[in-house]
Amino acid sequence: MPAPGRKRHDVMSLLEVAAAVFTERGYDGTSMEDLSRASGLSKSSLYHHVSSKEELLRLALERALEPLFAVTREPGATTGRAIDRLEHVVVREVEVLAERLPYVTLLLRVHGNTATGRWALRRRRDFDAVVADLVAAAVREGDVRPDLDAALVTRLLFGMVNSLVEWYRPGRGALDAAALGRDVVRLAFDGLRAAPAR
Amino acid sequence: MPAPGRKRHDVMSLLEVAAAVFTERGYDGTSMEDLSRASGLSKSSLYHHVSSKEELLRLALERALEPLFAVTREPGATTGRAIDRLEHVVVREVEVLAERLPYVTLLLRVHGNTATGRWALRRRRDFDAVVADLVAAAVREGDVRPDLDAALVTRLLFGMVNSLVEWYRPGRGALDAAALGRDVVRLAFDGLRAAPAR
DNA sequence: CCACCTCGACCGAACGGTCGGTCCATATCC
DNA sequence: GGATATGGACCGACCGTTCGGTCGAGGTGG
Repeated sequence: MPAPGRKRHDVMSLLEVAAAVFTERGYDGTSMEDLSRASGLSKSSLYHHVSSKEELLRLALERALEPLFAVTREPGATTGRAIDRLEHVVVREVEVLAERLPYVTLLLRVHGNTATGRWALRRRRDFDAVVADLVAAAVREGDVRPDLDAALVTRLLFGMVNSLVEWYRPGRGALDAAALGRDVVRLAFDGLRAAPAR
Repeated sequence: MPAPGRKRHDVMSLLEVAAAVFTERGYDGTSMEDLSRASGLSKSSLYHHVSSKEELLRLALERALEPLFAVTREPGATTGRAIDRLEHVVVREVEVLAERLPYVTLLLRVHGNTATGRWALRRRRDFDAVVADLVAAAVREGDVRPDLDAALVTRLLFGMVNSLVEWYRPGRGALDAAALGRDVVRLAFDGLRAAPAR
């Protein structure tokens, strides 16, 4: 077992800093000098840990994409009625989003500007397709209203979930991710209208 | 009436080009040379029409903010039951979003990187506050479910509506904005669950 | 125990290139 | 001919990246 390392900067801690700064100022709006200042390393030292600014982006995006795809492989997402699988994916996605907030935020804001950006957009489309299939199956099983287009429902549902990154900040006092996920499901599945008093 | 002018470029047409390119590559990721190429003007000629890249951003953001605030002043948004006012604002916002798509997209992606960006974020918060008041009033009037926090409902509702900019493209064959607005309201107000057969 | 060596972490300086923006001469309209 | 519109040449600042070299902890031989 290795003794407690004395290294003060590893790739992971650098990645945390980078994701935070990228999120705040945008990838294109962040210079390597910004990252240097935020990490306490000189600009040139950054290149001792990563080979380029774009690699930093790629690593950060992987930290978001990996757990998102993992959700789609969980038992709760692959067995049972489609609407229950859909609910599971939504709740778990909210949890991943909370746990990996800076990385998921970055993922949702990426453009097709660089090769890495285009790769991330492709992966996002793959993920969306999985969910779209789930919604379509739930419509066929009679659990999701058939009067709205399934693709539209998918997009709006995930627009709602993804918008969490714009304001959700975990921490003491904040709604925890599991409770938040339940609230999101309640609103999305049952609507905001008060139950009619009848 | 002016004769058919030979001027090929005015500020508005330049603004259209700029908004499109900004949306595609991001504001920071767009160089003035990119705008030069896209508009057919030389880089220096751009400065004959606008004083800076940032002014171009400001003008574009105004084209989004002005009609959005106008919606909140319409009679349908100021009289009647709160839930009906809320529905009116949602439907009209979808229409504005469709009509001013590139500008609204830009508004929703702005960071606090520049002074103009921070100004836009402030205006967005003002707009959100108006809607938050509407939701809170509808809760008090008993038309919106009281078991979810009104601020949460506001944020999720507008997260859903705003996500339209990520995929909606008007044009032949596409759902028109009014019909889309109605569908958004139906999903948000009544939920995606099929009505229980009883 | 200590002189020697290795090696990963780190930095200051500078590279070629691109950035937003300026200057001034020219072309085109009324 | 004067206001309007345009473009080529150019500027200083800053960009991402590279390079030569320093530093100090840990291993090794005597």
